[in-house]
Amino acid sequence: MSGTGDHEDEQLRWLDEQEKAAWTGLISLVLLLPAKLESPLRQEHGITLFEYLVLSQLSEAPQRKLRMGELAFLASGSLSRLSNVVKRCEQRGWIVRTPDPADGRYTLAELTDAGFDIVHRAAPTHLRSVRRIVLDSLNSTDQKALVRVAEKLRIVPDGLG
Amino acid sequence: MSGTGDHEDEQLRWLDEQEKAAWTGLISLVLLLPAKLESPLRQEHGITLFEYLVLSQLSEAPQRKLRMGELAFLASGSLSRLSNVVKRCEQRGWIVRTPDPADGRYTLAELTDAGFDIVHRAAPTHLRSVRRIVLDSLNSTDQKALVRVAEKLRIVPDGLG
DNA sequence: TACTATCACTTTACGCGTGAACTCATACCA
DNA sequence: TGGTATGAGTTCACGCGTAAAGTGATAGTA
Repeated sequence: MSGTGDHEDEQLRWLDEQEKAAWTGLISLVLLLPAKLESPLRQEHGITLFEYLVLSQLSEAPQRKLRMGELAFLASGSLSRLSNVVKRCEQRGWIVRTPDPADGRYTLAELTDAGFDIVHRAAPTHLRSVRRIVLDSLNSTDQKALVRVAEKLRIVPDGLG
Repeated sequence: MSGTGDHEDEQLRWLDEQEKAAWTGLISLVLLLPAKLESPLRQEHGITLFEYLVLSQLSEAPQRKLRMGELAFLASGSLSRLSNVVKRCEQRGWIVRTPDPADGRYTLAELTDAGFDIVHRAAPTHLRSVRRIVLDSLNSTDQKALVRVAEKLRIVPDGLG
């Protein structure tokens, strides 16, 4: 069958000018944005971007509680990464973990009051960064395009999805 | 002056639905893409994504030579990060560093033949990933939008720009 | 009831990135 | 000529992320 060969050829076709531009733009974005967004959170509140996302997702969840796996998905991280981060947050008194009474294989992460406090304090910092670094420069068309692209790529954390 | 206050208010306005969707999409992208793109390079060639970008930029430069600062900019990394990576590449025989004869403050990084070899071998792997994970899912409009967004955000490595 | 498979995490060793402090070379200026 | 400032790059200690192996609970099966 020649289909496989053609498929390989197609995948190895070199990038044309527009493809290369799109690729270059995307890679500089994904390599540089996280650090820019994290810096203010670190300076002002001593937390990482991923920690903020984890705490923030919990704060918006029903009863401020989520299973680890779902939290990992929502915060765009692997389960392993989340486990380490939640351990550190637990040591700082922001999260407590309990086995899910409905099924002992699951673990529930729950935000404490102290955890809620720090999200509450860090949120304005984060919001300012997001506007200043990202949203202020983008019009409605750009924003819609971003949503579309993210949906089309639909990237999912390591063992999940 | 009330201008500053208004500016603060504006920055702290909560995200509307579309802004939040754009933001969510972007963050999952920047958090998850690097790992997806790096994995094949690591498995098949034992190099990181950033190492590939560094070697690749050098391979396309005149005389396969660039100043560290410019290389950092082109590879979307900080000078510190680049310095560490170039040191490791030098130990593996892929890059050599020499002071710029024109101005001793600059350092020139030059790709060796062995360095060129590994870029050459890794390029198809990388190209396949880029197509499979990113470009295959995007049409021309999406690609143009990405270019536009990246240009508007114009994010630049740490001490540079 | 046991035995195996699967699933949801958790742990650990290792490597990488970061920011701060440092080195060294050139530019500027008295 | 000296003396300071600037700018490029390097180094180091520290903390985080990763993959792989490990744990412990439930589901499936004989």
